Amino acid sequence: MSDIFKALADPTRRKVLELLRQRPMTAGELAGHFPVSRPTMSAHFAVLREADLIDSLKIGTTITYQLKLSVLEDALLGFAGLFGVGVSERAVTDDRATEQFRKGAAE
Amino acid sequence: MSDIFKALADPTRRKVLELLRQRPMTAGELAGHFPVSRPTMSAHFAVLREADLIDSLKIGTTITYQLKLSVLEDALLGFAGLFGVGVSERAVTDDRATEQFRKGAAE
DNA sequence: ACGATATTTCGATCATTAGCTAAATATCGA
DNA sequence: TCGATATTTAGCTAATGATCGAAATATCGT
Repeated sequence: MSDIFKALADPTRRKVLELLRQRPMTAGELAGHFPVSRPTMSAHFAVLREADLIDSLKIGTTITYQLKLSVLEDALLGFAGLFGVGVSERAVTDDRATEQFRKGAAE
Repeated sequence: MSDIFKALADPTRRKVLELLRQRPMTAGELAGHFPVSRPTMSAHFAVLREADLIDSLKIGTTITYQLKLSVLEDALLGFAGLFGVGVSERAVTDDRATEQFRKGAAE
């Protein structure tokens, strides 16, 4: 739980998650959105992975990251629930990129 | 936004908020629940106040803290909303302690 | 086998944070 | 006014975190 909130405490990491909400993206693609070095972005990815908020899939030299939405949902749901704030999941259907991501992971 | 998630990243502070969900409590009463020094707890209160998650009311030598539930709600709602996770507030009615807190604050 | 590309790991620096003890502040009751 | 009580502020240390440049690793294409 602390791991997740710590991950969310950094604006760069929150923005990464928002970008990944749209579709899986490679490390380089994500890094292009921020004014920090690649090693710094790599460290942010590591924190997100450690919190189990993203999955990674390596194909060739590139690494594609995907948001683990259910983990984020469960954390927010669980915590909000402690305070009597009702949280209802909304069905989130896979998009094409997600399909391809899973296909890639199965290879 | 970062302030709130940073505040939530510490387990002691999350527990303080959970305790305050029940009713307002004094600094000493809250501190009694944790195995750390008073000054350390005072620092935690300062972080929560800075994040606007609690209100403080001083009466005599004691300081009573109260959860600002709406601020916590808005943060969770707002953030979850970015990810298509529906969050619905549940009516939270004031309890007697909260009433008294507000009465005190008006003096 | 080599050079180019994508990403991470290493090693260092600087800022922030959690924790402590001791001291300061403020208020109350005698 | 004095002593006790509640809480914070001050000053310190140790641990953590964000950041960087340089180097390492892995893979691809030629």
